[in-house]
Amino acid sequence: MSTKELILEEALKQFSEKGFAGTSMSEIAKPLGITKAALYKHFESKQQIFDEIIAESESRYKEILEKLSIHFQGGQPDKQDVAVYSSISIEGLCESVLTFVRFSMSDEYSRQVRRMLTISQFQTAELSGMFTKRYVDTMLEYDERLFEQLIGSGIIRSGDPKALAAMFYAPVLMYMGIWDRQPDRAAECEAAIKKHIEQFCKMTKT
Amino acid sequence: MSTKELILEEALKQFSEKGFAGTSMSEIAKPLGITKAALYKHFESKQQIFDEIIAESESRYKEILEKLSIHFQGGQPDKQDVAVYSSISIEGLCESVLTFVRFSMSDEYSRQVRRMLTISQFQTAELSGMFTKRYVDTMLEYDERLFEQLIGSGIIRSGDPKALAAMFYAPVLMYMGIWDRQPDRAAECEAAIKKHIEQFCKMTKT
DNA sequence: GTCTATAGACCGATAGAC
DNA sequence: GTCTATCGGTCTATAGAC
Repeated sequence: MSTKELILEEALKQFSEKGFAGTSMSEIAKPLGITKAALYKHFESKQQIFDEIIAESESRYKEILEKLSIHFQGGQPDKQDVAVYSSISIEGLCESVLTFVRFSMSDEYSRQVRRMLTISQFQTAELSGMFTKRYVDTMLEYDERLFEQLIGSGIIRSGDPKALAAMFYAPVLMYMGIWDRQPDRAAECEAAIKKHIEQFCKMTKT
Repeated sequence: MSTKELILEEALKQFSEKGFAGTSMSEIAKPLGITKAALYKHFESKQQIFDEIIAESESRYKEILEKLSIHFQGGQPDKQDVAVYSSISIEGLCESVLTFVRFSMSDEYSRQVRRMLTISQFQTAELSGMFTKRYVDTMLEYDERLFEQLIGSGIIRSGDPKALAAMFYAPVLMYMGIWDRQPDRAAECEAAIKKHIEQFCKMTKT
């Protein structure tokens, strides 16, 4: 691993804990066994380190969505996704979302980026938009289109797909927030998410 | 208004925008037309200013809950609240929650405290717990007990009250998050919250 | 590409005059 | 209770030796 990558890794760790303003160049350099002067051979400024972390997180975020099989085709969910969603049992659906949640919560990189964006979300309009897009809009749009098709197929009761998507996803997001702030409540949050999904299926299935 | 109160007001404004580490004593003093030295006649340290803001927000938060008629009696919602909930129409329930949302989003003090806590939520375990309690647990518990009684009265279909509470409240919280980050989407968020409540009523009413 | 050293600004906090 | 002045320290960033 190159020094530059090590710097980005350490900076992300500290930015996610103390924020941009609360982290100094010396503090980033120290655990790497170098002095802050050396950082400037790799980056022009502290801001540039932050910007590169953000830029890299954008591409890695898309990779992760790929791996978790959340694909988009021209803004529409894959036909495959609908098939998966409609054919699986309540337990299977529960497990599928829980897989996404468990990954998001256990993967150290995802956790750090999420924390960093959370405490930086009001810093610039760009970061505000990025936060909303990544943790809200993308998921909502995906679920909305999925519910649209499920309603069309008669697999779930009719209703407003957008409202259904919010009702399905927002509680997951809320419990992930508790989980992030209070890791000692992880088990409770995981159980609550599971209960939520079960209840949701019960209320929407035909 | 005393100088001390003016300091707390200005500090809250800046902490909510730039965070604790990103705000300096000089910057707090400047808009008040005094120097940072004068701040130390009213507060021992920057940390103490932050702590007093947090402490005051705790009591003002409880006052606000009172004013919005969200009362608790030994952990149980007032009988009055159940009566109100059960007697009002979908439009009335929608309006009741929207009143809470509109106040939370338009009241400058509430907005600033919410932003400050959002970007400070990982700073200490105490702040983590406070954030969860204030913006999640309190509301969830209130709604849960309300749904318990509504199910008992046969006013809404049976289901897990806790899951119902999450399904009802979490989308509101999620849209308030978008609203905070991107005020230009205020109208969209307000409409989405309204739609959500309508859809929720449709799905749960007997 | 690392170091030491330092510039120059700003930080939190204090002393003492008024 | 405000000011000016200042302390001791840290900050970002740079210069120059190796």
